[in-house]
Amino acid sequence: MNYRQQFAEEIYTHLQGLSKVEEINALIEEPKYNTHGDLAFPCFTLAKKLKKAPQQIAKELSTKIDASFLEKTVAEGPYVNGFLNKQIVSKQVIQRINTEKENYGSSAAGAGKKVTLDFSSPNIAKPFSMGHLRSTVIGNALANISEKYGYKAIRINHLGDWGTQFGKLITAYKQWGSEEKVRENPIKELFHLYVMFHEQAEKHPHLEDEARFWFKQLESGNEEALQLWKWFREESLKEFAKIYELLGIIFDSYDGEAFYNDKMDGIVQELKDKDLLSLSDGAEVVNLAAENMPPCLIKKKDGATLYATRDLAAAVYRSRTYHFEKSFYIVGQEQRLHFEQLFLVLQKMSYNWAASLQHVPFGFILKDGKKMSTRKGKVVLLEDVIKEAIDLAYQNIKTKNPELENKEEVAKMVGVGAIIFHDLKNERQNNIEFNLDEMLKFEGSTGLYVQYTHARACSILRKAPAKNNIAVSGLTDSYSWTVIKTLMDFPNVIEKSFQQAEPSVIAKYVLKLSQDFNKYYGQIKILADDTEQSSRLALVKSVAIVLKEGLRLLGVKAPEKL
RNA sequence: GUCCCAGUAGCUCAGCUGGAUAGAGCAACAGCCUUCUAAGCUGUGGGUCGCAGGUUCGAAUCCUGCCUGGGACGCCA
Repeated sequence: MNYRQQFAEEIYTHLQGLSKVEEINALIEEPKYNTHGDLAFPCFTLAKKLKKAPQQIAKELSTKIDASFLEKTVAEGPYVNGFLNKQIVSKQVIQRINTEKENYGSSAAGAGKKVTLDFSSPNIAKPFSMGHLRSTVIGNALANISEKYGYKAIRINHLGDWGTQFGKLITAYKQWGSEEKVRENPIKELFHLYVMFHEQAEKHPHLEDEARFWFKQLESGNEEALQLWKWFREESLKEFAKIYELLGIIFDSYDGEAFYNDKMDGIVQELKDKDLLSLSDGAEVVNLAAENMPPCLIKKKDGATLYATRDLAAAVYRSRTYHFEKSFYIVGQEQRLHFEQLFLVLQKMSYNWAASLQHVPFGFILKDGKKMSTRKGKVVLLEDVIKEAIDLAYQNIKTKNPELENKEEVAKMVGVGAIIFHDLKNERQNNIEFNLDEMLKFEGSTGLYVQYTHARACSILRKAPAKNNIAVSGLTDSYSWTVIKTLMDFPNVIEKSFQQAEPSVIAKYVLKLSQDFNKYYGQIKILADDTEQSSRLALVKSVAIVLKEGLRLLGVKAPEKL
């Protein structure tokens, strides 16, 4: 089924050991234009070895090559272009997908090994913003992709439930808060207090000291502080649960920063024992000057810990608990330096697994070209956006398909899918300008386009005659061939997206497959009653399987009717 | 000031481990529903690949410098 490899081997047999099979394989490319065939071998590098013109080499090679999976081989300038046998290849591809079904594209590469993924990780007492959405959907997709690649994925929601922010919150609550208001609308009121703190702290700097005091109290187990913290945390978690329910995301662990509270002394002690700590302006740091990096702050001058300390404790704990092969941190690119420091410190602590940690950074969601600031209260709430998307999807369904039975359910799949897909379709490093209209578009390169295509395929399959499965004979027209070639690519796409920790690779793939299929659909009468009907239906079935599976990996549902 | 990321069609982006003629979607214009879901399809127009050098048979892709935008650079996370 790996025709590229077969092509490489075929070429190899005619080169008398001039080049290794792997080297040939690496050179083989897919021609840009389909008039150039399906596989191309450029002869430039051979030209040097043979001291012959590449055009001449291509000519000679093309006449020698002869394999059943190839229809013909043509020399085109310095290239040897191979044309696959459409009949044989399409039959194999269609049969394989219909046999393997949703397991098509799965790999055993990660079998028996674990990956941990740290993602979503919202801050308690702050609303779930658009910024957290990115970490959440990218992380979830990467977890699915890891599983597709054979790994066991462990999804960790490293809640921001500890830190100086709670000192600020407690300070603000004691100053201006009321229990009643918080009970009524927890997140909103807590966030209001948080924003208010920052406003007031600009005028009254002593508030910052008070916040530090309260966080210190919290860390040393002050009962009043602890009670407030617990309450804030519970209320926030209830709100987050709604979002995850809407997005259809589950976690294996909600162990956040507070969970590591009792593991901090151990880490600090360990750093001391390994002689890595030094004092600097009253704070305890790991000096990284030798690595050309600013020092990593471990303890503040008041003795309270910092997030680097907690991340160190978390990494060690996860390594011991899960014995991961790889550990991903899906966190914004602004924390790049932090993770470089973190990984370096772990290396200095002589943990050999430090090399398997990987920061997966992503770009910002910008507002008017600038980063959104939580502290100033400038956030767009994810829940509002999702609700708007679902509502808009519902309106569309009502006008476009009033007959549809389960409109609410489908509207949810479409609305949520639109938001997830919009986030995942571009490279994660890119910054995104927040634009609701853009997110809620239901035409062009969108999640809905893919869902629609899938529903179309399903619709045809429903209308297919209930004949017993007649043997698939393969298809040779150019429209099917384009679809077949894209279908063939799916396993490579999975691998690429895993290797690059890049869900957009899959998003782009399902768009391409949808596009190919829609062109096919527009040209070929699939249900025509002729000898190739069963082959066409098997092709449609293959497309439906792969689209659904591709969307599933991204975290998007694929309704059968739209 | 140092470091990181980005700059490709009017807009949003692919293409970047070097390869043949730089591609999609949106927007604009012109078409296609008595025939499988028109949320679709077909066609037209639209490009100094930020700028300048360099490496190479060959550069949007690699290297250097510069310009522009965003971000990070010790007691926030």
